[in-house]
Amino acid sequence: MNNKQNNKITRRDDDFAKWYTDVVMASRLANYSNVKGCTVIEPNGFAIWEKMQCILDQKFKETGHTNVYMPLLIPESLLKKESELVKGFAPEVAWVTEGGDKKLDERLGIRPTSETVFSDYFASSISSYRDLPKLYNQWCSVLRWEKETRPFLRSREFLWQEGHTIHETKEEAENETLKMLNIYNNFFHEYLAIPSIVGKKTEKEKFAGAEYTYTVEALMYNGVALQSATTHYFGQKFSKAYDIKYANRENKLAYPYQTSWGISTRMIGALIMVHSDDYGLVLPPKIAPKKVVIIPIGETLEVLSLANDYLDKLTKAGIETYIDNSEKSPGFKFAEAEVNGIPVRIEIGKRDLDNGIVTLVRRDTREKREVFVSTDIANDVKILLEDIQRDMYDRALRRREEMTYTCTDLEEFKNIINSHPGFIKAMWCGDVKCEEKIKEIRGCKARCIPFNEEKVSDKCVVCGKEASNLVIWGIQY
RNA sequence: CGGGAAGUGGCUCAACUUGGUAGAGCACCUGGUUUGGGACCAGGUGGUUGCAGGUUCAAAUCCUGUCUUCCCGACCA
Repeated sequence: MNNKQNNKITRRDDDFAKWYTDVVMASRLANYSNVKGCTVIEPNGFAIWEKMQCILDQKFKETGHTNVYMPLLIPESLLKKESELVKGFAPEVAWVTEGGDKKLDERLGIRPTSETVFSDYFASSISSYRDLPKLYNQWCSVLRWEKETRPFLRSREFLWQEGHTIHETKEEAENETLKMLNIYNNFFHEYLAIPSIVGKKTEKEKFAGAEYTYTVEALMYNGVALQSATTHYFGQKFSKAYDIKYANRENKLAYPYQTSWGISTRMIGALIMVHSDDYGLVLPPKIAPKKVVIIPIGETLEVLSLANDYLDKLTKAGIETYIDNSEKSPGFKFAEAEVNGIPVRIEIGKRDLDNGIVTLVRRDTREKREVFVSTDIANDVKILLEDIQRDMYDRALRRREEMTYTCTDLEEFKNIINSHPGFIKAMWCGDVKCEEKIKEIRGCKARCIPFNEEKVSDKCVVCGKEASNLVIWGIQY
């Protein structure tokens, strides 16, 4: 095999962290800026984000949500009204203290999340049960002063979507958190081809200020877990802290119930760490901005006219396709299409053409297949894209299953985490002390209490007392 | 935020130890020949060495500070 191909990218099995950044750089998804933790998201990276936005935005709208935009700056007094949120985010808030050369009377926090601004807005805009529910979402960036940063996985500024809803009843709000969780989970499965586990966060791991948090957890290629999407039920915590009151159906003043939910550009990191390989990015077809590249080889009239014919047919079939007719050599174009994760490549050359065939190459397995020139190309490609999408999910699922262990003994738990990490299913008594004990093992944390709970033992894996829940544990990003 | 490593054209590195006008390969541009796994020939553009101070006749090189990146911890989507 030609090893020139691997010059730019560290092998995944040699150094996973290095491989990850190499893939980000080689496929030109993002680049560093002069400010720590603030990256330039390049066209290739942003196109993926736009694709995600497009799909999710439609799903949010189908479920009755509308987009709004809240201010970036939050006055300190407003930000500090809800004590748990303050405690959770205080170390991560960046402050604006001057405007021009004038020192501000009150400093302004740059939003790390927008519960406070939404709540303040709700307080002034809701007065009757007739005003409820409000189902809002905003696409924006937030800023959190992280100490250790990595492109997409942990940046200081990152793009996300935050949904904020407010309801008359507890039930309605609780249903909302489940509904959005399902949308996320489905998005992972259907589009990102990433198998996910849904469940509830433990008290220790829940969002600061939430009554409870649901989460979508995914496992990366190296066995490290990634919290990928969360939905939070706030109950009346924020409505009380921000004094959001409305006249209910009995004409009495009441506090409404709130939720929030979000997903971020971290998903791009997940796509890399679940699917990509030593040749670069591998994108599930449904999320790939460009699905097919046509590479003409030896650009004769015949070759070019077939390339254009295919481009036309594929485009008409709604499959995003482009022709690479740059002056690079074919080998260069193959490698570039691979590093960029284009799911399907069509090679059209005069040698094959003389035999009446063209070559189809799928990115995920790099398998080549010859088809007749006269084929129904749009149909062939459509089927191939579906195969790739399904196979990518199946492979990721198999890999996750291989890296998911069941454990009833703490020593065994330690051995697994230290030698070949992954998800560990183990029983837990519900005591934070046991959770903290687990954390001593390479920072391993409770990922979630899964919805489809099993019972692998009666006893807590740490203390041996009666267990209350099955917990999925893992090392996290 | 602690411990370690590193910053020199877009990229990978040399020159630093022993201060004396910044070099190479790749990439890029021009022309030509090519085209089935990162093509070849010829010519050319591009940096004053992360940034700020200091020492010196003279600093990429020595000193101080600072910023950024990477690795290991603590903290977090």
